[in-house]
Amino acid sequence: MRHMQILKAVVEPLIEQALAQVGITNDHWRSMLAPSRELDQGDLSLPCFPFAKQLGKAPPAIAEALAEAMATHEAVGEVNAVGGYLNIKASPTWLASTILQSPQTHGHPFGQCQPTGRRILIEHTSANPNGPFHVGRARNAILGDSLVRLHRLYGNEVRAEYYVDDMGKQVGVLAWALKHLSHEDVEATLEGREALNPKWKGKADHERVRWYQAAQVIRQERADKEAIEQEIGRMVHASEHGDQDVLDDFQAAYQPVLDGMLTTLARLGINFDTFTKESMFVTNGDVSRLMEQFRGFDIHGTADNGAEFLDLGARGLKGKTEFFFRRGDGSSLYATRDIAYHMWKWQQCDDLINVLGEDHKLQAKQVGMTLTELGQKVPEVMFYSFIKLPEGKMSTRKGNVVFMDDLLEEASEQAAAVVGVLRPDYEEEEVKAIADAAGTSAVRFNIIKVSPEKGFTFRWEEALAFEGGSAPFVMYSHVRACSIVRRCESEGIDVDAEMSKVVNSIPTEMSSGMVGLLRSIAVHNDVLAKAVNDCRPHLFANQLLNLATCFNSFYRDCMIVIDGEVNTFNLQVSEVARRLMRTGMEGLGIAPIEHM
RNA sequence: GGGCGUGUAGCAUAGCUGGAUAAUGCGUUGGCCUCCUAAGCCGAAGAUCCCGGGUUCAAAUCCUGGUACGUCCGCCA
Repeated sequence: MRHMQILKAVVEPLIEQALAQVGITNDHWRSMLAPSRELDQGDLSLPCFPFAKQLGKAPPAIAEALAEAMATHEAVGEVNAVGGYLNIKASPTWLASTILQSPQTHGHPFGQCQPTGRRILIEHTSANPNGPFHVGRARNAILGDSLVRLHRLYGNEVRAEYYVDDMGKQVGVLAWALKHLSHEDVEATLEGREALNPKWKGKADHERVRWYQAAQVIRQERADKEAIEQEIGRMVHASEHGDQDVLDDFQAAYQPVLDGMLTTLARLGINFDTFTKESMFVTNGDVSRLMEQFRGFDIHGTADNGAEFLDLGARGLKGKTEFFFRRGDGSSLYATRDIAYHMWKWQQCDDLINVLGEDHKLQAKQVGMTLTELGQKVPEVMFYSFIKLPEGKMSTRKGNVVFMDDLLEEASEQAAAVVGVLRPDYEEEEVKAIADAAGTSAVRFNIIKVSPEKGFTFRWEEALAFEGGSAPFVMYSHVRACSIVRRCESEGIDVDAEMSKVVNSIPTEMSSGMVGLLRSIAVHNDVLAKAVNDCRPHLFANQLLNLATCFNSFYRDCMIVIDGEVNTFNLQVSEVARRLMRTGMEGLGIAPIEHM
């Protein structure tokens, strides 16, 4: 259902003919034919300024001449020339009948594109399992999951993957703390800091992070800190050489934390298909084989202490060009394992997408260049800028964090307060269900709707905004569409039967609400395609907002049931919009509830 | 110091493969519920698109030089 492309395909030959009549035969104009800015200007516009020179005529005159020369077509409603622009307006009747006759209007996976057969592996989040999810980490998870959902909506076969960092210092510290510190030790060390929120008692990510935090303090302050550092160092070293006992200890330490984090993510509708442990590439020998292979490269180098690197300067990398892949003691580095991981991932998909914070840009560049060196493809990466607090950067260490669990609680509570005022007659249980859906969706949408590279400052009042350009706004439009269906049913109207009717008397005069909605429906899947192919979910968020806004105007202008009589045309358009809203909401992880 | 990113009404953003009067939400402000949910709709006010230079018939958009902020420049992960 990509109607704007259909329109363009219809209009292009007409324009080509008209241009030929006027005396233009080259092809440059094709890229200039673009969607118009304003609805009253038309749907497609062609600026005529570039033709002025070669024709020796003023642009407005050329536009006039083109408008004259344009052949008529059922898809083209109106052609006019305004100030050097040739404006072409689609016939609303044509638009409506194309939309309603589209196979997807009647088929089941409505609003969904055809399966493409492409297998995409999207790796996102992959946060270190050492503490609860905070909103600083949330952008990765929310953007990544939206990408997963949008790719599925588009028809791709997607696997959502979490790379578990199960070795190295962070987990090492956690494991050490859990082994050596008692509950009392921890509380004594953290005295004066914010206590564990009683609400999260029993949730391992919240409980165990206190051990981690206490260890961080002790590593700085305690008298035997050197001995501690040595012990942690030994464990980390063992893990990096694939010592299975140590890795098992580590897993026992982090797994409950990871499970707690995943519980939080699940509340936001974020789930993963597969988890891959970093240590796998050490224990299965991939990493050592890889390091051997690097030795044969002409850009390979060795430092004084035996550490090894690739000199990527020879491949055009600027700045510090030595990319170390092996320490002096022979162990591998994070990036080395990451390369082994990528080679493994490439065996399982057609396209690879990683979601990474902007701090990983250099790292990703190095990994990408090394993959090229290995004859591998380079993954596509979506980078995002960090979420910070008005007071500055979020840091678990400093304690200025907003935990996702707390944010979601707050979101539910505030949403419940709103629902309580707006719907005083609802049962408590009903209010809670609506508030949960609205709250978590609002938090997600608030993050999705801005472009990832933009810096983001977390503000409660924005995260919990329930009107205007928010998730509840979209949800509300969808609910209205649902209530139309309910209304039809209560009037004894068979909606399925109405939907399968062929409307042969599409009105020639339509309200602005109707035309606006048809236009929004027409571009919907074009925007989806762009959002997916360019890795920019916010484009689709904006489209969904636009669709909801247009639906609200349509709702004002077009009654569907009057005195028990149904207007079949209006109902069909409403249903198309409703299902597009529903699938679109699912594509962004907004709860498509039918009542609120 | 070098690389990358960002700078658009009071606030938060969209627009960045050049095209018309710079779009949206919040906030401010005026209207709309005998009618499918007013979490809505219709209107008003509000902009030196960070600054300078350049390319072009045309620049928020491209080039260049500044500037402010973020981020990276471990044999950490």
